[in-house]
Amino acid sequence: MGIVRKTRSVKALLKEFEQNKTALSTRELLERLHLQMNKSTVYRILERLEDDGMLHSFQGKDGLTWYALNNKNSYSPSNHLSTHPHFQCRDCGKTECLSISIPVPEVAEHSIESVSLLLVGRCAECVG
Amino acid sequence: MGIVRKTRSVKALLKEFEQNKTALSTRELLERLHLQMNKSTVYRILERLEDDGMLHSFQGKDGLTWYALNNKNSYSPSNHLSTHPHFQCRDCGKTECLSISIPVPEVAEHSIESVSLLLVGRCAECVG
DNA sequence: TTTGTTATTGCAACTAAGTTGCAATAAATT
DNA sequence: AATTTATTGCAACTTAGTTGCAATAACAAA
Repeated sequence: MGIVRKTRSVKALLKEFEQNKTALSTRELLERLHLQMNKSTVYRILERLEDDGMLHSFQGKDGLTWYALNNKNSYSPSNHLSTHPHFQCRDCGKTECLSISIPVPEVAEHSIESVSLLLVGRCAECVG
Repeated sequence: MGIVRKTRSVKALLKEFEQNKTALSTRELLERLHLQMNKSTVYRILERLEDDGMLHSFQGKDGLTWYALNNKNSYSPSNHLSTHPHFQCRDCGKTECLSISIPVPEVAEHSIESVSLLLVGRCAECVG
């Protein structure tokens, strides 16, 4: 059912995303917020914000879960076929959403419902 | 440096892959092999077989790590740009390597070194 | 502005994946 | 058969994420 109440914790968590504009890992979020709220709270809010269509999540290269804001136009709960790819830097770990769209391959005998594409490489800063 | 010795455990683990021909999750492997070897051994052998170019790994939809045999021709250690996509059934969880090749998108200011693409949907059996 | 309802939170205990140090074991080479 | 050293078992650990429950705090209604 998603977010119902705008609690202090919900606001603090959303503020992190608005200030950063990139994807944030649960690890990063827990480090930043552990003084302000309990870790179960962080996980539970992330889950609700995702149900609500405010955030989307994906798995990074080392199995950590990352979250990022959905852009307003694609803001349709439940039916969101979050097809956009993500990039993660192999050196600094920075992770971002890419605004390019990728063609979803057809596979015989399979119905494809979602696609997750992670590009790993080096970001502008780490290429140097 | 990869596998050096063909131990009983290495053989048992490779046999699992040869009998199955699909990808196997670490969870599945541990369940099947825990009577024959210790879990650290499973993890360590998987790591060595991957270094050696015999297996490749990828993250499934729920963050579990999956392994699959490399096909012999693409069997080049270290430089293997494992570009092929994987499919995981949302219902039964079965996971497989797809032999289709996907175009690697260019991203300005980023050097892309590897791509992981996971398609989630329903396999032939679960579509029914 | 107080009161009542119930969503949300904190807490502590738990699960599960994966890692590590070290002593014991077993491939492979002589 | 003896030697070397990669590999294994074990136990203890780390870390991500979950859960049940009692306490708390949004928020709507009075």
